[in-house]
Amino acid sequence: MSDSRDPSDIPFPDDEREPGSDDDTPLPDGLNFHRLPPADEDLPEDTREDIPADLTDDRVFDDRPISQRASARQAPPGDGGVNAAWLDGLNPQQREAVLSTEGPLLVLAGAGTGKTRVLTTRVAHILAQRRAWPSQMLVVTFTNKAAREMRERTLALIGPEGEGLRWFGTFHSVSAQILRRHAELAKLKSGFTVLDTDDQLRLIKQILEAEGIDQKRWTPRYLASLIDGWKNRAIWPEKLPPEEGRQFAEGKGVKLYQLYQNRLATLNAVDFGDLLLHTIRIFTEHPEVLAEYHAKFKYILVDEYQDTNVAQYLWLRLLAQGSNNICCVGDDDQSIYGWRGAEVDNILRFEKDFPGAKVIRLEQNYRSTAHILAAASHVIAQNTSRLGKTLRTDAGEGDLVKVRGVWDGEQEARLICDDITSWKQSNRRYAECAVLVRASWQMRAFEERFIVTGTPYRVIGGPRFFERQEIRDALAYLRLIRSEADDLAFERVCNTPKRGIGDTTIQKAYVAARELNTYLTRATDMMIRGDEIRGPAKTGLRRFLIDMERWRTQAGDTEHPRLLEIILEESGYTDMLQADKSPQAQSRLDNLKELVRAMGQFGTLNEFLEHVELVMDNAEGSNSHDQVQILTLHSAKGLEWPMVFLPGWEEEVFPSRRSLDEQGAKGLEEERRLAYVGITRARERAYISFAANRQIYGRWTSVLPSRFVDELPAQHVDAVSETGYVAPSGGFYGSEVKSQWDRPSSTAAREDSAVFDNTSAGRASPLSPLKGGTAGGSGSGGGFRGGYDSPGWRRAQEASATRGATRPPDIEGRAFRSGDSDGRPLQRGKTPGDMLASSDPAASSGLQPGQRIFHEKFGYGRVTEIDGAKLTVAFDKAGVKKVVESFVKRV
DNA sequence: TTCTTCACGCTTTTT
DNA sequence: GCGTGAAGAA
Repeated sequence: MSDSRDPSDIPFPDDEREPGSDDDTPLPDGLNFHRLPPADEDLPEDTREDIPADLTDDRVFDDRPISQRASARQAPPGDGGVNAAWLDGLNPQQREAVLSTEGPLLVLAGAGTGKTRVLTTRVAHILAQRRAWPSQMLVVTFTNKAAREMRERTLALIGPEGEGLRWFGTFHSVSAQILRRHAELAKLKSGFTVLDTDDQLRLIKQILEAEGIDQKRWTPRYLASLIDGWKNRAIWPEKLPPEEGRQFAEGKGVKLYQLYQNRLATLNAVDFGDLLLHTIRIFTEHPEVLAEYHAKFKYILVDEYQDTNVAQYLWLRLLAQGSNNICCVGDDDQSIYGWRGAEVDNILRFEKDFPGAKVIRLEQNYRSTAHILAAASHVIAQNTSRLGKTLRTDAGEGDLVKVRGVWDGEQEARLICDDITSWKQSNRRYAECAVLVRASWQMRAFEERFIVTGTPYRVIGGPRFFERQEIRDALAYLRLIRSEADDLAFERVCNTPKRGIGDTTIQKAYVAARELNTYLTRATDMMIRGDEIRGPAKTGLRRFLIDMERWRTQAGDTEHPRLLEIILEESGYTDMLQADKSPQAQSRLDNLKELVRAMGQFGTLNEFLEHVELVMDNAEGSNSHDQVQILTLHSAKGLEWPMVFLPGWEEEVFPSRRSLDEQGAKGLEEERRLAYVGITRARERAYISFAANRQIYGRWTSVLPSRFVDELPAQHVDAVSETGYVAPSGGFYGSEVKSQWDRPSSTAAREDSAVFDNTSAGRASPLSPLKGGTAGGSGSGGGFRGGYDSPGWRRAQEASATRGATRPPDIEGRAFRSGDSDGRPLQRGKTPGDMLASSDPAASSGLQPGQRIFHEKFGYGRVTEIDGAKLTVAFDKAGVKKVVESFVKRV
């Protein structure tokens, strides 16, 4: 049995020989597998010393703990044929997708059609059939999370034998693995650093500064996004079309791009885009290297193919030229990352790109009820550039998709929160509910409401663990210990905590470093020996260099988690945070503790840093709590909930105005796909809502319902309006409105009442858009951003005109009303500012003077005075008294 | 060097 | 309306 070892335990490239090579001992099932190659010279010393002498030679190549080795050496499950148990639960299309192992294959997997199941079963099937060793499978995804989950699910099918699935990761992590092996071909050393966005930005800033470019007119961020875009399209500086370069600083774009690349090279660093770019270049310029990988990868599987950019496409195509066994799984209708370079075209063109490709559609949906699926399908059907699918479900009709017109974001949040409360009261869980927003500013209204009502919630997304300031600072210290030449790390921490080293000193250091052709650590060392600098800067710098040197020495004989603790202690970083009384400081300290703990899981400091540079994972994983989830539509992809809320379906919010302005029709289609993604997240219930007025960037803005509301199919929708206004055309304005409010007889009566009274008859007939409110410009708070002559406003006017609609009631309309829909009396005010008072925490949460509160920014305090929307609060921190309008939480 | 003041611009997010 | 980031003042 020892011959059935998976060669994947042996470091590449020695494991590329395939099953069936002629010099092999026959296996029990008659297939030929090759013998192991001789001992590998490249293996790190410590791994070898680890091996007990009595083990047979095959274990020499296994660097896993001994406990895991025995199981890994068993033969794969299955008999080389088809594992019936795996296939039993699959529908015919899924089965075909699993079994069509040879040649290019595109699996068009609609939302909720069991895409991951097909992918994992396919991998397991190929392994069980012994068509390839685990190490000969290349499986690429976009996120580390997806890779991890998919790997786990595959292992659950095939067992520990699949542990050799080493080429199972993101485009970037696989590229990094490849690039480390051939770094010299890209003029890099194999220990190169991978810069993240922040480093990238600082580098660009330095270059702009050096080139004397006005950074107000030409922001580093803009150049970074251009460079990113070029890299997404696999364009090197020398290949950059001149007109592209002209987009930045009067034609200096190309030069700056080149300078940036040069700078990366001298730093022995790459950015994320480079990982793919260098790999592609190596493949094209060194056919022998590409051939190695051709021989290696028998099967290639790609997840979320619709999200690939040009570089990723080229990368895949180069690799797929070998075996031609490439299987891409994706859904053109869920391509929502165009703005970061994804090309829907890649998936639309698949059959052309890979001649002889087979296309299999997965159309059986296992997630949503019929109404939900129908609504989503109807909306997405309005897109023109799509391959087209017809989703089916056996889940039954279920509830209609509920569409709600509301007055403003505050009411929207309140109604949604009420729905969630009754859901919870009917013995369901908070965690089964999700609020999906287009932009993160929309989250605030929900958080405020959830805090007031005590509804547990969790915001998903936000700054990731490794991108937080304190974590990046700590990592910079460690990077500087690893390599004293890491100038970016040096600059980041030399004055954190404050050591009196300011911009001037840093500038001097850079000049000196350039003159001496060395890095900052050495340049500053020279400087403090001379008298170019003096005073606090000199003392601070000297202290910093001495500290660094000491830690570097200690690094040799200290456990690396302990080393970080020492650094944080001795540098004064911990003291700095402890002295900081702001509420974030405590969580920063906690994060650092978490970092120290996480480091313990890695053998060496280097290992840890390598991991961190690529795997920027969100370290918060507390799924155990029963909490409502708040997240953006983008981060909702791949997830699902029984109850899904889709608020803010208003023109210019969703579809996003910028998307339309910048991308036109293409942008609109992408926004519509986002709508499709949103609706299809729901298993049982979907609630869509749009407001008449919304506060955007602190300004009251009159908004129109999203065109996507109009596109919803009437027969699958239950439309209710709190405002007396329902989307004026198409959709549920059509003939067969399946809503209890479709009673033409009462239309006339409501024409007058609806605007001012939404308590009883405030639900309009979808057949008859209501008059009322005032046309556009009359309201003080009305108007689109940019005024009534802005493109946005004109567009909205045109849209209204085509749809024969009147404007929704203005904010004034509401001010005259006597009561709100849920019985809470309105404030007397007439202006939006006064309206704000009604949603103000002081009013709605019943705060009293003397009450203890917690403020997001200022921390704990005590209310001293309440005046309308304004709270005067004495904060514990240094006894500051502040007038607070933004949200406070009662303690 | 650090504190204050004004201007700007403001999706979506991974690696 | 708010936070960031760059320029000016102490």
